[in-house]
Amino acid sequence: MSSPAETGLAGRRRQAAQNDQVILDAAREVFMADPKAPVAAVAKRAGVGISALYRRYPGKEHMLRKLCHDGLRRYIAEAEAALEQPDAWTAFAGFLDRVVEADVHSLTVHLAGTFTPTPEMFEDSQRAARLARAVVDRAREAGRLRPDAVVEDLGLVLESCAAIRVPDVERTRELRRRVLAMMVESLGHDGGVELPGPPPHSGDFAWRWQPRGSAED
Amino acid sequence: MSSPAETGLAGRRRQAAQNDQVILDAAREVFMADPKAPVAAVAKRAGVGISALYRRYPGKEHMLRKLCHDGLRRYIAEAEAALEQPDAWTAFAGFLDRVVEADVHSLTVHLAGTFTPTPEMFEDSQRAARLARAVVDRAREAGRLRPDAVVEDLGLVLESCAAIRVPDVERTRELRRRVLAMMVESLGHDGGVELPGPPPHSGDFAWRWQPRGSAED
DNA sequence: TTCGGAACGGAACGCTTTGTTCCGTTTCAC
DNA sequence: GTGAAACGGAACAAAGCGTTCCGTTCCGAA
Repeated sequence: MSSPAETGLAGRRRQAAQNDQVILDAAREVFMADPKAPVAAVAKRAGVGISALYRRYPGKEHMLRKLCHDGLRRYIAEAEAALEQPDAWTAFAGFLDRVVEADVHSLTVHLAGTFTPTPEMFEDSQRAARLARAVVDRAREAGRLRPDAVVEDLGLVLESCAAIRVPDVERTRELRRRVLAMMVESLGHDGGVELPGPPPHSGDFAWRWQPRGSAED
Repeated sequence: MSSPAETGLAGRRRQAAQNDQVILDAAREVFMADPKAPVAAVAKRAGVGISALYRRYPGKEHMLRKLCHDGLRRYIAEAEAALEQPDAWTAFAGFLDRVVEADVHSLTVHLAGTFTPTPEMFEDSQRAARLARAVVDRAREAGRLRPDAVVEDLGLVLESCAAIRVPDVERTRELRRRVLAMMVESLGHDGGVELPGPPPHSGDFAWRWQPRGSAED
């Protein structure tokens, strides 16, 4: 418990502390690729037995909750970091870059519905929305964001990038960067025609956090 | 068989002919929403029993194959129609519009891997790739497409649009139009910075048509 | 060296889901 | 009136999965 990675633990106790991280990483990789992956897949990826997982988490749902919450916190951290940036547009674009890079979207949105969220997660999600709005507003007020773009367009952008997935991880990163570049360019360039349709609103994405989403993956 | 919808069939025979279409539509809707949906869900959506499905298709895999092949044919038809268009850029943008509108991408790519493709489908997929290249090349030669865009960027665009999905069908259409507008604008506007990373190549998407894709949804 | 227990691997269990089959029933054409 | 096409849906068997449980290994204190 008490910072076991730092203290010079040896032997079995140390390996257990290492496994904490190994298992967490494996869970992230596996569940990011397929939110409905079996628990056994995580154990296999981590190179451990199933009992090593159940020693650390009461059940599958707790693992998913933890991963999702971690992703949400990462999102918040990146947004806060962006608000520290002096240049509004660099902050905006960089924020999206880092969120896409960390694949936070898969960690949060795609895992939603596979577990019942905690009140704390709900608060954090609201906090995240508030911060994102601040990042977007700042870019708009700086005159760098096209006027017809709204905060919820971030959801569209992130969803689009998260959809890009090929077997090779590094290749996936490159292709996502390309897609993100296209959309950011469009969001920044205020020329051409207006973006079509009613812009997205928060309700468009709220359904993911409903208690029971049935047939969706 | 012999054009039963045209001949004035009545009674049971006629209802059966109607059910052909009803079942096909239901299957498309259900499997587009979730490629791994159970067969019973299709029957329920169509308002028929399970036996009505198995009378028409030898098994689930045949349904998926038919839906996928239909989508591929639709793609080919839209590409051919685009090549008839006099204006190269209108053809390019309109092609993407219609392919996204018909949700062909979900019908083909997202269903791939859930069945073993036939040789005929392989040929058609090559034909589709050839036609898409023609549409893109024409737009580029007309000077309307940014030079650093490649044919395979279509895959990125379609994947991005297909990823947008909310419970309401019409809303999904609107939001996809918005995303598509962003990306098309970026593809058409040759200003700003160059698109990052090595551009996608055909191999990046070929894996979907491999015999056995394991952990993916 | 001994020994208690922490950590672990993985088989086993029970439950759910799902593709497919089968049978009794309805309905039309002849 | 009768045979067959079409159908609805229960029934069945196989597979997948979360969770538990038991025997084993190995560290660390005595």
